[in-house]
Amino acid sequence: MSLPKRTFVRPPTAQEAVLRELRDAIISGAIAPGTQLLQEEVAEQFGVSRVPVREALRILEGEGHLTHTAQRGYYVTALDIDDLVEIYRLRQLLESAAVRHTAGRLTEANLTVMRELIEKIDEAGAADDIGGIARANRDFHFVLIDSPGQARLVRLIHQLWDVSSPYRSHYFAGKENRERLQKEHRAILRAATAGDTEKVIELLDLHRRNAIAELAAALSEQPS
Amino acid sequence: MSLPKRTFVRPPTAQEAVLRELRDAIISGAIAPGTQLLQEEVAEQFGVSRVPVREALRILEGEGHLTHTAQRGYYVTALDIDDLVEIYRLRQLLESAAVRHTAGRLTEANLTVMRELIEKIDEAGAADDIGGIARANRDFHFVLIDSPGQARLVRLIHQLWDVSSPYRSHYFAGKENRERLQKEHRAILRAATAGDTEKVIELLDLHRRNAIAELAAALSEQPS
DNA sequence: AGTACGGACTATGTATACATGATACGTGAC
DNA sequence: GTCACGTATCATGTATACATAGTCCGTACT
Repeated sequence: MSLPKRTFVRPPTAQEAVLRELRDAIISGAIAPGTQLLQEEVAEQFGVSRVPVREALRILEGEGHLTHTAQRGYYVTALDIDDLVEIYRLRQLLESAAVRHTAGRLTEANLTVMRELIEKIDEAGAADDIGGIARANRDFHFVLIDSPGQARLVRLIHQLWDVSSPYRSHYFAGKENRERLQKEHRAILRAATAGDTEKVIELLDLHRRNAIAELAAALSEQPS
Repeated sequence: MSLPKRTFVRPPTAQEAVLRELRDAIISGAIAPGTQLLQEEVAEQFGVSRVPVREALRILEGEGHLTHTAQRGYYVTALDIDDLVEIYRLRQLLESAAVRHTAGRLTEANLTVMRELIEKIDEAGAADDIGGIARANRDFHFVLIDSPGQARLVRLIHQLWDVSSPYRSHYFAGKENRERLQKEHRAILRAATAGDTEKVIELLDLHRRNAIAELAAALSEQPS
């Protein structure tokens, strides 16, 4: 049983397919916050009936991506500044704990991956590939966060990243933002390489504060 | 428009009704962890079709109460010791932050409520009303946790309480446990009344450590 | 005897059809 | 002209019916 290794994802259940696609669309910002999702439209778009669509919508609601009112429908969750601030505060709390648990166990391989991801961000930036930046950036951070024995914690952090993701994309669009971002990433990598966990945490705090400051500024300009 | 005030909860949508009932049953431990839930059985039990049942199940899955595998069905989530330890660790992290935000703003009314809830626990204890203890205990703690401006944080903490709830019930069954619990509650109330936030947090940490130690002991006896 | 194949059964997944509740617009009365 | 009521329309909520995947058990073959 050794076929050529290939990532083979057979079309899962229809719910799951719809779920993935919709989640991607929301996280990437392709569907703007505040948009109403009509079950029938979504169903037609994916060529399935409304039943699997409804279940996917429920899951997305649970994840915080959608807001639902009975008999009123689903809307892509729109966040205000206060929400974003709370999310970043929670991230600070949870990520600090996660990093404190993980950073001591970083392998040489982990560090190499981080180095490569920094380059990937540069490349994606040069190509103006916002989605690519977002993915590489996320991967970079989760090298520091993800470690066995704290699956729940990691999952919570993932969700916080997800719900704030559509707003973060704006951040990556600005060239000055990207430059500062990368400068900070390199500093974080240096501290991680040196094994200075508390320094890493401190730099991450700064990293987040800079980001939320930008987000707040951007959001107050066009209060949707 | 002033009819006699009555808590009028008209039967909401079927999904929601099923959702509430099932969630209660799981949280209270009426449905044991590990149990498989068959869609048809649940549907029949509530007198609805499988469609609203499926949606309720999906939501419960998102909340962590159920575990789902495609084509295999839903099972009430069973936790092992490691899970419980992680949950309590997360509670410590999140509740400390929440209390730090709330404790300074406690009103006289809040303190009175806490005092009454301690008595309520005593009464429920005398009547061997485990469910009553659980509810009053939970309310007591959330007086210290719930305050405006941190809705997300509070929601996360609620979920952590919920998923570990069926296991906590065992804890309330032991008389020695209840006595220690109340002693700790009174100490917490005293510190809160004195306005000593850090002391409150410290006592809560101890409170949790005692609980998880008992839970771990109980769980290792009958590893399900 | 052990294993492998195949078929029947069961529960889940999906589609279609119907019911119900909500919103919007128009009409009438004050 | 404004407000209130009623009705039409549409999206959501629910039920029934069908399709499909997974499991279990029996049989046949090695």
